[in-house]
Amino acid sequence: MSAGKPLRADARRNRARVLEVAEQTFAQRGLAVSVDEIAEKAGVGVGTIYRHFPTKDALFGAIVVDRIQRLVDEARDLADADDPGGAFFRFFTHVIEEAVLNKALYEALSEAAGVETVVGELGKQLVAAQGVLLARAQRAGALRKDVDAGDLKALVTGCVAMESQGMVSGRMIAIVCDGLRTPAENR
Amino acid sequence: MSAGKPLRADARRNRARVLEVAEQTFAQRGLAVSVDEIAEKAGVGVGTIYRHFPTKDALFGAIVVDRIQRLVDEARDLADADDPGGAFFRFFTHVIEEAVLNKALYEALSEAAGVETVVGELGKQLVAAQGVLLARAQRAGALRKDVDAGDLKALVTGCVAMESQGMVSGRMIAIVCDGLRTPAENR
DNA sequence: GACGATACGGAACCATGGTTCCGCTTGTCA
DNA sequence: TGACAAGCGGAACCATGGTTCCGTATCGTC
Repeated sequence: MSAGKPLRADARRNRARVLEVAEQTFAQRGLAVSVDEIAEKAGVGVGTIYRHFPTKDALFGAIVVDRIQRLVDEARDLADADDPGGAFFRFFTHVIEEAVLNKALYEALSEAAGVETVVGELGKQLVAAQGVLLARAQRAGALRKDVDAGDLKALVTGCVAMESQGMVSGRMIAIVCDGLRTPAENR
Repeated sequence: MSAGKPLRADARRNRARVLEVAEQTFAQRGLAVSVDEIAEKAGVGVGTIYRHFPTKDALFGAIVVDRIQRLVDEARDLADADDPGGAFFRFFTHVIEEAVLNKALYEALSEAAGVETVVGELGKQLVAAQGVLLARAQRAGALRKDVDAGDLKALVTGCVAMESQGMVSGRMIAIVCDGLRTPAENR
């Protein structure tokens, strides 16, 4: 995929600049930003963007994929941590915090407006890796048993929605985490 | 506001038909539906819609206001219920269920895409009425103390986002409710 | 039935935003 | 330095969707 021929120096420079600007801008305002705006901020013409990325969604995807990859890696690292419960909650919280700060990531995770294709295979990897942490935490008794990997996506989406409204950081996450812990009378 | 002169028979009929169709369609798909589509489904021309409602947002607002009014009324009714905790959770759950079934309502409550003006004064009334239930439940010890009226909006928004993803009804709400209850070691 | 006011339909208008195209510029390599 | 491929800018194109306009149809009244 990355084969082909080496890019010309100016092309490489422009591509990087576009990615940089797009990353910032998408993170702030999500898919709502226009290609024209990105082009202007990056100091290039729209044509240049379209030479490097066949479509707006492709550009968006290129950026998001990188972020998700990092999350997948992190989840895998935590998969054999000493404290399963702690590992789960730490990761869960981190994903949400990331998504709150990065609207692009949020839209990708919540699959808003036909973004699913963008995430694709990697999205499934994230769900799977998260699922491992989940299962371990449940086995350790740190988490209620009636939550599955699919629910996690919903929970993340919801927490992000909460956090981005109630500007006070972390309170909403804390409430949900409390709800997730195994209650005294187990379950 | 409702003064003016009485509408002609056909006008009254058309207005009702438009409201009916718009209510259904907005509920299903939110602001994403186009005025043209509503016109077609209602069997009228776009011009007719614009005679009755100066703008798309006004039509949207007319529908949403009615729903919110009903919620405000309900909250006020519950304000002197016997069981403050139960009243709070019943209302909280109901608002979410309504919003899940009604995308228009959800968008209005979460103030998506400049809808704030649509809700306006009534939105504040809802927040206030909800706040009364909240305070009573807290005083009764049924609810953690560190949640305020503003948070409720965030919580509702988040729960709706959760519920509409994790198709399994009510599980996400239950988790959040558990998180909201006063934990054993009070707080 | 006739006439004025009211309402209607829907083509036309305008703005926004993604995508394409092509004449010009620039990097690279001999 | 000359030549050619690679890359560039941005006007133009197209689709979508809100809003306006106006010639025509319908209602209500005399």
